[in-house]
Amino acid sequence: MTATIGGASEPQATREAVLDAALAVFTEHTYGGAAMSTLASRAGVAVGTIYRHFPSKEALGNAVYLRWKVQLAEHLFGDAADSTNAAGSIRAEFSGIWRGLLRFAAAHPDAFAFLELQQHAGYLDAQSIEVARRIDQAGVAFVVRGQQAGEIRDGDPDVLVALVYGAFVGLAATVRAGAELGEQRIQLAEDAVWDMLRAR
Amino acid sequence: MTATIGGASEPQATREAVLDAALAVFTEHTYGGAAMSTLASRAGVAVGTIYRHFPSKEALGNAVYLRWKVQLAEHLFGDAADSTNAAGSIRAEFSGIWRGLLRFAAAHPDAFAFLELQQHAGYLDAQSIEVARRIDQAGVAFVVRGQQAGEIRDGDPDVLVALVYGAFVGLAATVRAGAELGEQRIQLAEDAVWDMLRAR
Amino acid sequence: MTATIGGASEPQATREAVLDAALAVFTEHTYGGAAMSTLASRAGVAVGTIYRHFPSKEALGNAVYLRWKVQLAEHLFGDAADSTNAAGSIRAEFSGIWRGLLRFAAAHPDAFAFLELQQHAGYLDAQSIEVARRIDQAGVAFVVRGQQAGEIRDGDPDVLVALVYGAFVGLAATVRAGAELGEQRIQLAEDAVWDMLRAR
Amino acid sequence: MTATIGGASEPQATREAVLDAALAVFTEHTYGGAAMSTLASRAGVAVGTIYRHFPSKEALGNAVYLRWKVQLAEHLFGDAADSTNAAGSIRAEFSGIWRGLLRFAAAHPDAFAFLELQQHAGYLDAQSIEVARRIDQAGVAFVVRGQQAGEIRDGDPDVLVALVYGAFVGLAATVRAGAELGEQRIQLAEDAVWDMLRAR
DNA sequence: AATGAATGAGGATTCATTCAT
DNA sequence: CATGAATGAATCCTCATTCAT
Repeated sequence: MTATIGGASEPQATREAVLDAALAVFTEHTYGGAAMSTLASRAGVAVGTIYRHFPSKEALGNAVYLRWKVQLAEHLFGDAADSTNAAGSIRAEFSGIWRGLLRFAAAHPDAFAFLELQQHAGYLDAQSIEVARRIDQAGVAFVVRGQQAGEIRDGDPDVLVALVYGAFVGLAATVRAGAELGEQRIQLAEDAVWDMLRAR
Repeated sequence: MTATIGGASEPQATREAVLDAALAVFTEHTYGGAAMSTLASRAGVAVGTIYRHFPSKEALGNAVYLRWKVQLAEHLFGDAADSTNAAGSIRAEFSGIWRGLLRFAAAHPDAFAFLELQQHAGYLDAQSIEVARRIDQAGVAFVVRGQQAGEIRDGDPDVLVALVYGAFVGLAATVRAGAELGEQRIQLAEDAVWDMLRAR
Repeated sequence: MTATIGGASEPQATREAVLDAALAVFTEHTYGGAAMSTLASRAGVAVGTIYRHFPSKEALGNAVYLRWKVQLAEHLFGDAADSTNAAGSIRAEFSGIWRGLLRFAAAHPDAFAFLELQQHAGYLDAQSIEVARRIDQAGVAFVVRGQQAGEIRDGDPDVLVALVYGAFVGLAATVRAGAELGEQRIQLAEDAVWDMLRAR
Repeated sequence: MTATIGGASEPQATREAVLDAALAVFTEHTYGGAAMSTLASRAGVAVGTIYRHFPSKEALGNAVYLRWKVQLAEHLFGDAADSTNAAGSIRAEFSGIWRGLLRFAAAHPDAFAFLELQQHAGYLDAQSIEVARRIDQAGVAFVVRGQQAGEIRDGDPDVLVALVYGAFVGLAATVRAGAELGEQRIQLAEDAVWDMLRAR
């Protein structure tokens, strides 16, 4: 059931299996609607096994949230920022971030849906909330930089970040609902959102 | 408990009380997290009474969803469209829609939050989904009209509608999270979103 | 299932049935060893029904404890004290108390076993502990009165009460274990315990 | 983890550690309320290790019970009987037994509390019950001897033993509940209990 | 012998729904 | 029409026991 390498049991393999199953089941059924037993059988382990790795359903929910929120952050502001920043222009940086979002949402549609399309309010702990806030701040920092460079329109950066990120979530929701997203639509969305952001 | 007029009990008063309580409790606790008993005591009726008016929790959830989704539609495309359409310009019409959203979200924050909480998937019935689709189509129709008039950028109208509505939801979320929205920020958001939409 | 009188359902009947079943099952299996489901089927109700009357197993445990501890107190210091007190002598009063214990333990062997032969420490709340303490104090008060009258030996009344009550519990345990208690043995025990108590 | 002597691991050391931990944890949490894992970590061994030494929790419970019940018996009727019996008088023998009880309860308060916690019924096996019975019989034998010597009151010895042992348990309970037991109170108790026992 | 991850039956509790009054 | 006590399946979590290493 758990992966083994060279005959020795991989210690974290079960934990990973549970985290993966949790993402899938939470996304499909909602955190609140997912039964631990469903989750266990999806992970191929017994219920009790989950509780060896996570003290409670809430802790598991936070672990899943954190794991993917951190990955999303790395996708957006990690290498994307590095390589593109070098290029210099705010527009290019925006493109890096936007495409990073897109890549992340395409590569991990369940994870993105779980992160953005659910009401986590009920069970997220301080650490999870803190990480979410930090990602938001990175977005705000980018907007401020763009404003100082005269390339992003003036006005409350929080509002602009909310509009941009909201637009992306809206787009992702249509994809999840079945829409196909070819290169043309991708370009359309990026251009449109950039026009929402850029200084006239 | 239920309102009476002239001494005779208003038959629909109980139904209204239940719908109001349901909106409040669903928004506060999530549809799945709301117990019928909580809802009943909030409405000031007995649990059994709810079942005289709605055959099931699911039916009640759909009734609440429908009631407000329809109101939202009327806000957006009812009188707003009438009066503003007359004025003619697409930009003015957009402003009417956007301000309509804003007014609705300000007047009924619980209702808007409830409508956008993305965990309806589980229980919405065909009729509810149909109404939601129809609102979306009205948005698409507006975009198409704008494109034909050369005032809205070309490209898949579904994508544009998703971006605009998503942006609004993102904005509303910050308000719900505690942000103040003065006239300046409102104008900023409207201008920005219009720039996302309009033909260059 | 629940008793009815004249066609109207007795409101407290279910509660009583649950309390009775709880006493029986707790005594037989220990508070900790008793499953709520066992208890429910013994009471002839569904599990959920128990929770309409008691918020938790702990609350139910305390309710049973209190109900019988109070009855025991009334048995010991209520009418027994009244009628016997009149007779005046400390010895007669002791007899009243001792016979009260005996009568209670004979009439409600389960209740006595539950009260005295189990470790309640884990779940008793403040009120329950207070009632237990008050009964003990009544015992102490009796001993002090006897000492002032010169009929009970001097020394810490708490120690004497502990010895007497402990002796009774020991006796009750043998009965519970199967011993028969004829009038002869009853008299023997009373005389012996009085000799433990009385001033030489 | 387990004690070693001269570099070789003492085979019984683990077993002893488990028995000690079991006494402590059973007394603190109740047999039923004690988890094997709690017990294991208190003993400083792995759960699986306990099962190398005891086939089941029940077996462990019986082992603890037996170990201490036997020690108690030795305390009461071993050397106490030897040395004191020689002295001859029943009163002196009683004093030996009573002081033996006192010494045992003072030296091993956990063990005494564990032995008297009346929820053993569920898991004690035939051997444990037999040992308990044999101690009781030793008490009965003492009483019979005293009756034959005319120094202990007539009547069913079982009743007298139950009263005496019960009185002691009651006394020990107050100590466990926090009462201090100076020499004065000790003497008071011994005198009182002997007066309960002795022929008038 | 020792380890501790895994197991899964069992326990306390919740809650949508029914129905006798 | 309204009531709310009763129901019992379903939920989260615990824990004695096993077994591969």
